Amino acid sequence: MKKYTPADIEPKWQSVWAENKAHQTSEETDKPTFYALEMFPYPSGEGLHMGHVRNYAIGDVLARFKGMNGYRVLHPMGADAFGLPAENAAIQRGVNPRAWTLKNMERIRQEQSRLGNSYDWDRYVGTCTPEYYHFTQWLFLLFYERGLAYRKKGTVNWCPQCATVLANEQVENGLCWRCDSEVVKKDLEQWYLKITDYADRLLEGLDELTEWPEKVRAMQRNWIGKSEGAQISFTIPELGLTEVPVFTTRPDTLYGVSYMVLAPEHPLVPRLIEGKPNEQTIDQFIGQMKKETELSRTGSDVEKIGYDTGAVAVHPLTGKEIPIWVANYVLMDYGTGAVMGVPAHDERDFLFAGKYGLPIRTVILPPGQEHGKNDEMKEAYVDEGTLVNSGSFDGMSKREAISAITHHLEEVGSGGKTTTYRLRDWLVSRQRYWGCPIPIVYCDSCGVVPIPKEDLPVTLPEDVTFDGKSNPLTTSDSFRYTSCPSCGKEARRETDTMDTFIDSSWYYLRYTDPKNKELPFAPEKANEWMAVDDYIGGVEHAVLHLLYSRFVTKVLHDAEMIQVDEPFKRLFTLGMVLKDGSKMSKSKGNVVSPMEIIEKYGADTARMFVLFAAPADGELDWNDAGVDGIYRFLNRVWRMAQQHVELVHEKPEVKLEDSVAQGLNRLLHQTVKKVTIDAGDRYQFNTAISAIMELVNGINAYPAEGDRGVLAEAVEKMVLMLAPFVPHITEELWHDFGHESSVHKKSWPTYDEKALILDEVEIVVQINGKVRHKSVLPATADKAMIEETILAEEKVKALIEGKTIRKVVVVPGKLVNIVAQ
RNA sequence: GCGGAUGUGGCGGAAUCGGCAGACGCGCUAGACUCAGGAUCUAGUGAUCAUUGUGAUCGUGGAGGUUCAAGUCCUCUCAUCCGCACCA
Repeated sequence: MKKYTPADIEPKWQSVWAENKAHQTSEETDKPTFYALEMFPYPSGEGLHMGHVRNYAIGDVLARFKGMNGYRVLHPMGADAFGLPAENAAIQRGVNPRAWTLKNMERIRQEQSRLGNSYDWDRYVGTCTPEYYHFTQWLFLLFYERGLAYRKKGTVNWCPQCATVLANEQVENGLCWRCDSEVVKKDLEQWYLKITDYADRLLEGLDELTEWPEKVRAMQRNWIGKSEGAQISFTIPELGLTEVPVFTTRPDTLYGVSYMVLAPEHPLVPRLIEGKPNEQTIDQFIGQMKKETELSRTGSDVEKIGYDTGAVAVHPLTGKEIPIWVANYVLMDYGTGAVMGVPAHDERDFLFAGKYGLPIRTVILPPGQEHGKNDEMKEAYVDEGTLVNSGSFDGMSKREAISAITHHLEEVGSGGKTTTYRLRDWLVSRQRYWGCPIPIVYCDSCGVVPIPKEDLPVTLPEDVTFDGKSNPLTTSDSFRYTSCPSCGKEARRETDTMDTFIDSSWYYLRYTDPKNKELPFAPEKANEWMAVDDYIGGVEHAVLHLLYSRFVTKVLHDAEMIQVDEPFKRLFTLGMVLKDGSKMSKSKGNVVSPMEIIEKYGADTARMFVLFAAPADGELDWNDAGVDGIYRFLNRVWRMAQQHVELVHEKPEVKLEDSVAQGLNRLLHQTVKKVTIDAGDRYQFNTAISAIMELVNGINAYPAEGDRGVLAEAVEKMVLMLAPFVPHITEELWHDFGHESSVHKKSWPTYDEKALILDEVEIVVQINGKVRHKSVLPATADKAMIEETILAEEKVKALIEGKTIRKVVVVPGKLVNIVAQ
């Protein structure tokens, strides 16, 4: 018998598929489309890791499964190829970032092919190629034209290690998302994309994304951070200001205000403290706050520090004066950078007032309480209650007062309803070389001038110096100095490049029309495929890539480039691959190399193991013994199939005359049903595989003298069902069965509900809810018949001897429960 | 603190509608074949007790509840993981 040698058959079929262009996207436009997409990788120098293998295995099963089920499948792959590591390699080892990246891209591509993934390589997209970034620039200009790209000077996040600014989404707990360095504040003029214009639509759109994990939707909602409240204007008479707004979600507590707090960076602070006793101290404090890292400034356990400016503000409704403070716990970039301090009804204000001896005024009493007891307050009261000490609003509930006071403020011109978002505009400038150049020049006469679209792409120059200190693009005179597209005079090029998240925010659209030289994609091509039916990747992009992509899609929708306004119909986030309970990492020395596993067992084993060992959305702890188990299973499949090659070839007639044959036939149909549902709809690859294992066990247990027809059919269909999971071994076996064409072009087997029906079923007999007996009855037996038959059985009679039957519950086809005492 | 999830044998995990808990795999035990076994095949494998066979009791983090019947539904509670967190 032929031996199972994955090391031979896998490369063999991979080259056959490559030669035949087996995975090329079909042009059969009469079929429904299915767009299966896995997040494309960053081509690091390390090659693929197990997380990639798992990600691609899931995508490949779905793509192949849909293909066998009559869909026209788009299953592309590419590389997210701009980014810092290439440039760091240039700085550290003097290599060319382009060459370094292209080499890695090629390596990753080979490894992806070696996994047997069914990508349409003709649609391969690398974001670092001029053919691609041409249109990243085009996109930037589209944003610019639509007023969605702008320059602004402001305090930004700076990563000293990466020597570049970062968007808010890219700072995690005060640390750089890429290198974990502490992020510091800098004042710089930078390019932003106006994602805040889309805050509401990005939020509302989440409700429609019912096929996204709730977790990701919650994270995005949280990130957008919509907060409805009121803006309330206080006056500062000494500055002659009538409108100094604070933002609050609790306008109902307005009468409880006992002070006002400004953020240290608030523009009014210098004017307020001028000539005041605290001027120097506060000035120092502001300087200190600016130096603080994100982490030490915003952690919730950071102590509240504040200073009295000595200035006062006037309450818009009572006309009373309250002191104005400056404190670290108020952030300039949220709301208005100013808050009203209501210690009685806000936890932070309560702590702050306690520390500095500021008055606490109760204006809301808990239900059932008659009088305020300030002295005894141990914490702020933030819940529902009745207003007191609030003028004409006394007696109202919290809810009533919120709208009444807001309304009143509007009437007197001191504020009104406002919505605030936590989401900030997307800072997209990066002071680095290996990214997409921002297509803008600065002209002394014309100012900021976009490069005309017909002059794109602005290509990255080669005459640059990588010193690790400054942006290499500033060292290229050929790049930097240019002429103004508008007036022709000398002009300077923008030397910042774009955040690589822009590159990845539209690549899924490029796949639909990857060779287009005029446009990022032709609308009709994108409309043919979009939205992505299944998008598969890690949860770490929940508020980065996935939010940016949604934003970009909405803008392109508004620009009438595309019909859909959500890019990913269904999102699947896979779990991490662990080893010995922790994340694989070089420092822990617990990395399992995919290529070593493939060398030892083959890609089919690797794929099947990652799919079988755990549910796809949960963590997967790598287990060498489990891999052996899968390898043994595939060997078992191989031997069993080889044993029946002749039989399958002969295709004997299926007779189903005896119960054993009927049993195998039923098992076969059951398996087809389960695998179809589990793999096709439920992302339950582990249970789909275990169902196939049961079928294999069933076939192996089938008696040699049994009906040959059903056996042949079962063996053949088993191979078909395994095909999406283990494409190589099944292709080999399929050809051994005598077929000329690929198993992957074959239709997915169907099942017949009628074949699932049993003639006789085992009925469980419970007495008082406990299983006491089992009895085989005709499947068609009705309630009355079942009850009668069961109660007449000797065994049952013995069991209820001496007891009174109170009740008999009959579930046809399943069980009888006799309640007796 | 807020949000999302999870908790089932020695282990990974099944159980889609409330209806035999533990499918499938790993591991383990015994046996067969074998020069050999980390190959293959056969049988067994939740715990406790009993046993010639049949069996009995307990058992899905914990405590209650609903129900003829609960891993599944309800109330409370504990633990773990992930995300966010001075957001006014």
